Amino acid sequence: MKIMEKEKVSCADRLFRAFSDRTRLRILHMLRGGELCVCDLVSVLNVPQPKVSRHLSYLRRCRLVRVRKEGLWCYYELAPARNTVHTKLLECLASCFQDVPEIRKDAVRLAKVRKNQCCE
Amino acid sequence: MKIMEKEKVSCADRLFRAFSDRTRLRILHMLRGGELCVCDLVSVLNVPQPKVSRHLSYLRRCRLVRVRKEGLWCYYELAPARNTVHTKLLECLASCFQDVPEIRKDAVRLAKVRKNQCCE
DNA sequence: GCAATGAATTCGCGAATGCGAATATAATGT
DNA sequence: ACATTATATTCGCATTCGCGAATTCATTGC
Repeated sequence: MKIMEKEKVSCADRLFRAFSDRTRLRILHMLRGGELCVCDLVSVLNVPQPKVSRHLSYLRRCRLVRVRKEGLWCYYELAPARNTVHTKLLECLASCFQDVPEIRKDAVRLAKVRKNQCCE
Repeated sequence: MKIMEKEKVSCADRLFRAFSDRTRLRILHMLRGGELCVCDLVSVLNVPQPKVSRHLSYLRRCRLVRVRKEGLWCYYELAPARNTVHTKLLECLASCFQDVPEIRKDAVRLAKVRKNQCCE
């Protein structure tokens, strides 16, 4: 019972913490437009692949994203909100970072990638 | 210029991180009902005073709270939102934690404290 | 000046975090 | 079987975090 209380709050804790990293914010923001494979994330973010994978692992653990495997590729997408905090954070993602230059640039690069279908 | 980009995002980072700690969430939630002095926070949270002060210091640094000094007492209150992320987080505070047992209990204890005026 | 009270800071520690570099795993094509 | 490609994990390290314990600072009243 004590543990459940702790769980309940610390679950929110983890979501907030997940949002408290620049790379993860960039990833989450990119996924708003639909699923992406890791190599697309890597090429748009322009950071080492293991770094991206590590952050994706973090996001998976707190269930902010889901994976779909298909052949060699792993496609990540935003997970549907499971509670009020999660919902609010997704709203935040949708409305709070449009004017951040770094994120805007990601969007531009991403548009090109999406136009070419998957990672090529 | 590069620095400003970093600033802009990392500012949001800090807000999310501020929300990623249980004690800080409890404090922020308590302050929704209006300003409180440190000793009231200490008595309701039932944690050591230095711990509360440390978290208040953190919240001050990222400008989530403001202080008013009056004699021996320091009264803390929520700072007005300065941007969209801040606004969303305050909304979250208002709507997401009502059903967390720990926070609910804080509210009960806090009601008693508020009834007795300030910290006595 | 001095004691008392409210609040902030310092110190030392263990745990968590983020990173680059290297390596491992898994699926595919030949 | 083997090379290739996409992704994940491990390792070692520096940094940050949160904590309790002790101390310091600031204001008030005597």
